[in-house]
Amino acid sequence: MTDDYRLDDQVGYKLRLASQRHLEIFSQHLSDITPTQFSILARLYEVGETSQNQLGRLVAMDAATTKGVIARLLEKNLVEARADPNDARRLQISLTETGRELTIDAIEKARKITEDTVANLNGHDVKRLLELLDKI
Amino acid sequence: MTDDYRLDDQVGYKLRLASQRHLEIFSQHLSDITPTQFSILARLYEVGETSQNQLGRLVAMDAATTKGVIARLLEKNLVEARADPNDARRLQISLTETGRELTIDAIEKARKITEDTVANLNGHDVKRLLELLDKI
DNA sequence: AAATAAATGTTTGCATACTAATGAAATGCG
DNA sequence: CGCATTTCATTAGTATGCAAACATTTATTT
Repeated sequence: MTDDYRLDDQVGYKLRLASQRHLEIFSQHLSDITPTQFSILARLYEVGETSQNQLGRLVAMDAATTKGVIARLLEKNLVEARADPNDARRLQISLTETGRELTIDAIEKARKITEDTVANLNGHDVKRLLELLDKI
Repeated sequence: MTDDYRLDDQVGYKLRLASQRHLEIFSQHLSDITPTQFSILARLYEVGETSQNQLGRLVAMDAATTKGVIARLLEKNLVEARADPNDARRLQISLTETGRELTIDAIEKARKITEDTVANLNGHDVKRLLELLDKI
């Protein structure tokens, strides 16, 4: 009995579509960085210098994923890394001056991104959506 | 003024977390294929033989992305491709017997996946969530 | 009808993100 | 101390996504 299964009504499928739409809006406003990279930057701006792993944890990213994202941010000269003198395993990550400026600017643009993404929803709906996503 | 920006409250960020959670659940139940691959299979099962591009459109996927997904399904021998006799550009895609069997099985497992994903939500909430995601 | 333009289908190459497995350094406990 | 465990980072391999290129078909113009 597979007749009653409707792909279009599945949470996973709709999540993908919504993410896709969000990504499109994001890149319209911020073409230099990706949402993933932005979340690292925003968090780093918020908490200051942190170890790579710790930073990843703060944005719910796997250590390996974090490594890759940081590598790209290093290439763009938005963050810098230095060895932790107290713990040879750790790599301390911080924003460069360029990175700090870009992040401040990006945060303002990110407000518009969120706004555009939920343009079809009223204030109450947005709140509700966030709550529901949280429960997943 | 960037003090009042909270990454954790942004739709995009929460969408990523929810997708992440869903992906985890998905791979627990269906480790052989990815959600993307599943959506292609499910749609193909639903509509029967179709051209590669058309199929991609039916699951809201870029033509290039579709190509990649189909390539992996071909390798796994779940779908097969043949040239369209009426249009030399087109590649007709259909399920193999193995693919059909796997898809039927996967659809049943997908019900559980959806169920697990929204385990913390009641029926009304799920409906509401789908509606809200739709509006994005 | 031939020539040209426009649209459609597919493919290639490259960037990003994610996972599993590995290695190196620090911590805790007998 | 010495060994097991935990933590941090990295490497290698896979999947998804986009931009650009190429081929074929359809539409338009002359």
